[in-house]
Amino acid sequence: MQYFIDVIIPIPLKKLFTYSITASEANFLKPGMRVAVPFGKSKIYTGIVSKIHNNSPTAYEAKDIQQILDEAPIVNEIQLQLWLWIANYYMCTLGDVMRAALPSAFILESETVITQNSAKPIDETNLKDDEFLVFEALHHQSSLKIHDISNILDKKHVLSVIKRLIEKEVISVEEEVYEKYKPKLVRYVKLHTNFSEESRLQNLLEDLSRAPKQREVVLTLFSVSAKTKKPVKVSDLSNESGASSSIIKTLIDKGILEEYHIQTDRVQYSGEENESTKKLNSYQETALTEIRESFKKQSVTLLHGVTSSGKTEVYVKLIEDALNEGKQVLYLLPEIALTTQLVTRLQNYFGEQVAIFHSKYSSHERVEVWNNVLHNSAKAKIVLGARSSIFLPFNNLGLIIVDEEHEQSFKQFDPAPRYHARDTAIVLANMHQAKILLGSATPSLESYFNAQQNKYGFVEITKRFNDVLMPDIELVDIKDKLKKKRMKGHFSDRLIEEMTETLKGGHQIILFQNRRGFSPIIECKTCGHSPQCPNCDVSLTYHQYRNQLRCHYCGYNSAMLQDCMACGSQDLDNKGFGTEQIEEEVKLIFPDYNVARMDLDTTRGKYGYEKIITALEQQEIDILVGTQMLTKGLDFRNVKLVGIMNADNMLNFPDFRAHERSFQLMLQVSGRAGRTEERGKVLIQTYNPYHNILQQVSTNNYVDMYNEQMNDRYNYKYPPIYKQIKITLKHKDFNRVETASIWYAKSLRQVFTDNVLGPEAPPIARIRNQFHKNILVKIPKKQSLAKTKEAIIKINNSFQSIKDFRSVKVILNVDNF
DNA sequence: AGCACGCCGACT
DNA sequence: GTCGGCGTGCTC
Repeated sequence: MQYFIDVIIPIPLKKLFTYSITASEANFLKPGMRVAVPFGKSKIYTGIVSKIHNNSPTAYEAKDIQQILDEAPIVNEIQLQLWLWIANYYMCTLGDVMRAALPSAFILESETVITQNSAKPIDETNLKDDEFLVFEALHHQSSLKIHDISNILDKKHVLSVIKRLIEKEVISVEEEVYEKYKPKLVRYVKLHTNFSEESRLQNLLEDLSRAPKQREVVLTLFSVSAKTKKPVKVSDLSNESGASSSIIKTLIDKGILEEYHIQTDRVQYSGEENESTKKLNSYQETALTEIRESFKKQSVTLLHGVTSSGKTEVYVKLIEDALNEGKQVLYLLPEIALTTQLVTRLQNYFGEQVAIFHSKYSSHERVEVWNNVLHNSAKAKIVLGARSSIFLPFNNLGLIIVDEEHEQSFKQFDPAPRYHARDTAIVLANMHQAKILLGSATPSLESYFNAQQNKYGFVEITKRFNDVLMPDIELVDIKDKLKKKRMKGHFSDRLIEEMTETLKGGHQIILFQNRRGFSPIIECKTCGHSPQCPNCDVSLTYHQYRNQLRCHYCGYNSAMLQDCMACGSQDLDNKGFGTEQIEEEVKLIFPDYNVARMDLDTTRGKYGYEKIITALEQQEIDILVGTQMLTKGLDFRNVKLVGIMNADNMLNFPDFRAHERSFQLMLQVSGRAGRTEERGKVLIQTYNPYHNILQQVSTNNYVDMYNEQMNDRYNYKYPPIYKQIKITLKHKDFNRVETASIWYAKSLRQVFTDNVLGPEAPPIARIRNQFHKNILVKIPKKQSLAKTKEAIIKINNSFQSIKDFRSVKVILNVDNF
């Protein structure tokens, strides 16, 4: 009987690869274990065993595996199932999923190592210059990597040189595989066993009487180990005795002390004892009961709780429930929110049981969290993580919480798999038969829609914690203020008034300016109107190179207008303004106060973000100017005023979700105001105070917003009514993408008729010298998603078989929002 | 994705 | 003449 395994390789290839194994290997291997396999001419890859079987491949001879890398599976069955779901649903390969799912330290890669072939005497005169250089280098270093040779010869392509050297039998090459993950070892010391007898110890101390420092170290070691009754770390001994590490080393070298290592975790929680969880107020209590009730019937529940309503406390109670059942908990939240107070809060409640997982962690730290989750260790009962934490090897998941459920950042955009962590988490929860709670103050339309359709359970908290009132939101008409000359730069008199008052009262201010304001949208200076697309509910974008106004969704275009369509004014403007400009202006208007800015540029460093947050908490900052970052779950007690500098540029963003997002963003920012006793104030400056979204924001009317937006989504066939798949074509040659995308769209239209939009050039048509074209496929609810994808894949295959199109990169993005 | 093979321009 | 540009095909 022959044995084979199907292996997932971390490269974007559709197929699995079959390798031949021995009977004993077949007996040992299980799905989810890693194997090192030869691939292609000279590469070794890490693969994950997906299946063990006896079906000999017919078309080719299966290679043998190189080695087995694990004692036990590092990926469990449920994960493999989830990977498959992701690959299918998001139309990518299992290899893509594997790359995203495993900490990179698990994926070993081989490197070619070059050594001198000493078996044969070398005739140096026979070597060319570059060959000789390599030969020379091998006299100094026993082995070289490809990379080293590149450096030595100072050129990129060195393979030909290496090949010639192999022919001349000067060198030999082999593939070396590295285990990237090394457990962190901590050095400990103890007295050498030679001195365990009393008499010998006496002698030792006498011998050391002429080396007082060494004697001191030995005595300290005694006292420390007597006190703690635990192994003594080298670092502790050094600290306690005040001896340098060289003294300790001397003692080790002399054989007086013995050194040993113990494996330890890099990430260690060193906090106080757990705080007992807070008592809930009556609203929270009701919500909690309702959620528990809802979980009995439905696995997914949406919690809509206004900002500052204390959703976290409710989560904490639910986490306790799950822990009491002995289950694991996954708490998902957007990346930036992970660096804040919330983490500390949960650690205060649950102490060591909380593990954190996000992109700032090193690869080694991730492996440790991974292993703790895999072994269901007490250190990782609760995982607090960003979107990629859905890939951790949970085996006993009881609850998933998706906090700030509406956040876009749960969707991965660039490398495949282009998955949405919230949606994938729902699938994951079902696989574990776990409960999942989506929480937000401003739920995404799709989640709210699902709740309305009774697909999800639904629970609300409408009151803020401590009965603090929702902030008072005032709309300021800058069009009017401009006319009356009451603007100072970007500041209206109202805003300056409120700011002055707030500062006098010793409170803090947040000014919000969305960065995206730089997009070149035409805006009338007189009435603030910006031209809209007649077919879609989006603003037209000005394209200078053709002096055209265009819609990026349906392809509509018109010549640039000379005067405003609404009021006839010729004073059209396409200027955007950003946080920097605001910061400058504030400094001029309020020179006596501390102003800081928080955006991508100021938070770039490792602790940049924390620094600003801490400064704000410590009230070292009076006025903080910032972008969307401000919205992420921060809780500043002393902020009383929030100013939104210009609401219009968000609303005019060319995207079918612009209105929904603006609403979410503005309410989230507003939520930063007045979190303690005093009622907060929010000023929203706009050219168009009668815009429905602004009215809905000012009255905090989510339901109105929802109904109105859903109406648009029905009319224009957008999600959540229709599903959509975006197809992006990229190529460095403009004409080639042009023809390719027309061909692609035409083929799609043959199947999906008018549910295909495009091809259309995205706002930024060229990125890194690649021209982009987008095609959008809209999928009605009753159309089978699986069949749709099959059809797209079929078209994609025909596309790839056309020689001229093969070099065009195709990106399929399912639920591209 | 990598990487080899193979075929054409611009340089020591 | 070679070096190296990238189009094409393949990986169990």
